Amino acid sequence: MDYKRYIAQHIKAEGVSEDELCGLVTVPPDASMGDYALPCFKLAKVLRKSPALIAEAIAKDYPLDGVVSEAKALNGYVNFRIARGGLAKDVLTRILSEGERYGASTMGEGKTICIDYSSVNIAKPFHIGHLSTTVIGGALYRIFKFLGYNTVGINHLGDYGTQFGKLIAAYKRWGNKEEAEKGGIHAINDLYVRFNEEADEGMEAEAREYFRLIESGDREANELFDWFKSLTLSYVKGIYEKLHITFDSYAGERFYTDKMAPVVEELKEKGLLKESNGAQIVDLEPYGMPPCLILRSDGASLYATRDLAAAIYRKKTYDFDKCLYVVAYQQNLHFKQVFKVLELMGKDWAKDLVHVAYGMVSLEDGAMSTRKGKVVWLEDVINRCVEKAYSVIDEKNPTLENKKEIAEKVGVGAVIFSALYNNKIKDIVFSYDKALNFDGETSVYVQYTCARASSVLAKAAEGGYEAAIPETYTPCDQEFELVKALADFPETVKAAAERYEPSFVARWCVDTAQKFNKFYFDCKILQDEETRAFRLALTKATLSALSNGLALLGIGVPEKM
RNA sequence: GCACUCGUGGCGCAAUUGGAUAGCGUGUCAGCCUCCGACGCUGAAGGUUGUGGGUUCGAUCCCCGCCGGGUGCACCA
Repeated sequence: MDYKRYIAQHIKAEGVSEDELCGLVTVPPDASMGDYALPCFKLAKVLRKSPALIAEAIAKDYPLDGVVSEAKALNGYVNFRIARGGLAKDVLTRILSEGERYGASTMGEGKTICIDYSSVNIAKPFHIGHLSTTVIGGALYRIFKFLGYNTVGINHLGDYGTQFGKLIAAYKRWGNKEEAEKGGIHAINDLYVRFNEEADEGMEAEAREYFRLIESGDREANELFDWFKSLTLSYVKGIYEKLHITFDSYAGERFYTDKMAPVVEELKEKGLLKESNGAQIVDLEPYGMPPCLILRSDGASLYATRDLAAAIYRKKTYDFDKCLYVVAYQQNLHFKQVFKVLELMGKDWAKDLVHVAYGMVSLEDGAMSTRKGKVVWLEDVINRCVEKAYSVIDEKNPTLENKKEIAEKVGVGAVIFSALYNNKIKDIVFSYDKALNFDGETSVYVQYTCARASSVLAKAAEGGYEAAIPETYTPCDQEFELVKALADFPETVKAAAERYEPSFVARWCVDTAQKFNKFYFDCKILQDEETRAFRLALTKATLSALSNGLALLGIGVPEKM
């Protein structure tokens, strides 16, 4: 039940619509005040009375029933108390019957949303800086799917540019097949790094020539490139499997090679293209932005050109209602320019393009630099977190079966969670100290809470105790706080989607786990006969809802750990 | 220089987009395992929300100035 709506429906206030009232209803800062509250300050203008008087009047006239048990005026607010038993019964019934679908919705039915995320570069290993786009994008993908949207995950591969000329030049100079196959993508990246260190004029020219050869369809150059590409894809596939990331399309930059000319033509037709210093640009001066470069003075296309072609292609192919670009805020200006150019081209759907910007990752001693070897590889982070998880489990629970499998869930979960817990715009300073610390507000805490709940449920099963929702039951404070947290989940998921913030879901998980642990300590679940069935139902519902929350983030829930 | 962005207890972060007494984690100190899993729980200390104005019944949130950090600003992606 939507309690805000219910309360709004029953408030008597002349000249104020139900929708307005519903929008005003909030949750008080402290549960001791009430469960919901209506601030009356905005009503003062319409009703021409002081907020305090309005609150008094509304509280007095509010029809109490089995749903709302109290309405009290305080400091210009009306505080409402929900009948605990009713809410608890409502929420638990819903969670236990909906199970994995609790929190899901059909609000997105018939709508398509494209999400461009992760977008790896060919021949570049994953480093810690690639984690955010991958797991934020992956979480948004699942969240929107959960809300009923048709979601299209796109890995916009970085597979175009003179860098691949350099790569081939480096490989031809120093590389060989055996080493590359043995060393994989890291060996290939080493060649590229070396090339950048040692390159002189001649080598640069060589690289440009190789890139030209790729472009002109030269067989050897393309075979090498394709080989690098397949090595990269099989490498990232391993990482994606660990992180539970999937894509529906791997159409990268190269895919748009033959789709840019029509875009340039269209820009020309619409009179948007201008020559400037030999290059073709779209002037964005009237919008306070630097020009958007479309063609270099040598006629070659640019990053923006391909993004224009990609957006148009995606609209044509998927007819999206929204298209998200999960890319670091470094590229704020780039996306603003591209979106503006599309708008100037008369694409009314340009408003549906959203740059989901997130913060950057640096190391304690400054920015990462692949060239200087100052880089933290993602697989190393994952491996170390999994090892740490294993050693903790081995120490605290040595007889546990499937220790490896569980350590994997815990360690990988910690890596994912670290990138999803804070608002995405925040910069992150990576350190192994923090990454390997599983205490406090972490996925490990949430998983531990789940394992604890599972354990109680297992014990109950042994004793033949059943979970049930009694007809009448008045939850105590701890039980009720937990119930309210559980009730918040569907709204939390929606808010996360609306604001493209997976952290809302992550924080909900921690908050709910905290409430469960308080409940767990203060209320013995199995002890008393009168409370046992309800408490088991509450435990079961918590485990179920937390599992849904973590699943949206791509994190698994072990039964034991 | 211009644009965007961030600034909240020692440290890392929240605050339902303008609401009530600014919350949580970590760290420090003090407690809690003959009692459902101590990767946990309870308590204490710790704040002029960078700073100065403004708008408002009300500002961590909105506007302006200043200070500090980050990012970006034409042929890389």
